[in-house]
Amino acid sequence: MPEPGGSEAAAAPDDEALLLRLFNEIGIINQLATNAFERVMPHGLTIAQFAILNHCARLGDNKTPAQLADILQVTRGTLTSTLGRLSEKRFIRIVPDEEDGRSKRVVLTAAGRRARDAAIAAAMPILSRARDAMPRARVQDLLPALEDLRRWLDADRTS
Amino acid sequence: MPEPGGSEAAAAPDDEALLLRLFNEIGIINQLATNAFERVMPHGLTIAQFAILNHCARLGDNKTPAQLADILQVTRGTLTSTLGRLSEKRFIRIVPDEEDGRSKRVVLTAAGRRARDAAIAAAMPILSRARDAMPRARVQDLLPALEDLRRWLDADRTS
DNA sequence: CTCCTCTGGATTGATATCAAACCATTATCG
DNA sequence: CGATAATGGTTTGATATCAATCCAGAGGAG
Repeated sequence: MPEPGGSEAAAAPDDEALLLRLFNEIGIINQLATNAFERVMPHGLTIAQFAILNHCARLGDNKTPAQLADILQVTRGTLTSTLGRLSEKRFIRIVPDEEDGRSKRVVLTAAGRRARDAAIAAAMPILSRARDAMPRARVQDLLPALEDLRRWLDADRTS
Repeated sequence: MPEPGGSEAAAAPDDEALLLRLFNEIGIINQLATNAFERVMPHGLTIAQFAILNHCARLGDNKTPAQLADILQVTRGTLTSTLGRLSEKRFIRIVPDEEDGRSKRVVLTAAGRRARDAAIAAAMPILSRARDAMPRARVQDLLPALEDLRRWLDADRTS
């Protein structure tokens, strides 16, 4: 998703133009990174699919689709689709929620956990190479600012 | 496109885990920002469509689709599709290249230029609000590092 | 000049994404 | 209790994106 601005800013007050460049860079980085990771992922996993497996493996499964959609910042419709694909691959199981007839629960299978581990292993070479361009100290400088920006966007979205 | 990692890192050497978080943040920011911009764009313009109009307006039109695809970092197939939509909206015209029978040229129309200006005007309120979370100085700190990362990803991609 | 290759575009099929509309179930309120 | 509202999931239709494939025109090697 290439973001606004060919690579420079537009006819706008200086501060806004700078922000436009920021969003532009972020868009290009996201596109390049997504592509780089998906090309090495096992089982044809996409980043969206991996994100679900990784969340379940690290922070616990047995969540409802609605909870996962909130966490991953996608609509429920989007999640329905991706969960369906993971289910076909037998990486998760979707079981009805006993307490709430509307709801379901997402359960990680053993194969799903293995796929997630394999995906992380496959991504390692990219990350190791990336360290040359982005040494630890630099990432630590970047992260807090980006987290602030993300939080602001998230808050501004709903307001 | 939510990026790797629920929001934390994975079972990996520390530096790689940090980088994973970086890509994760960037993915979420991109998703939120794309959404925020597209909701206010006039004429149902998408970011991809705006990027083409903006490039033509700022850096000159009359380029071939192949050149634009390289500049915008998308495949030619993707560009074919988006150019088709812009053409339907009468924001560009696609004319045959006189010198090369295979090639075409993308020309910005007057309506296209107006749509691009209107899109920038529509994005201004978002950018102005964003300045609160991201003051000028902070953006200036971020940009060089992100540009480095983008350049590295671009170089690593082709190698 | 003729073949063979390269390059420019278009097409196809898959995935992700959103908004909007939809149905089922639960929760709330009068 | 019964009607209304809120919530959980799904579906549909649009767009963007990629890889792979395909065709047509241009360029080079004999």
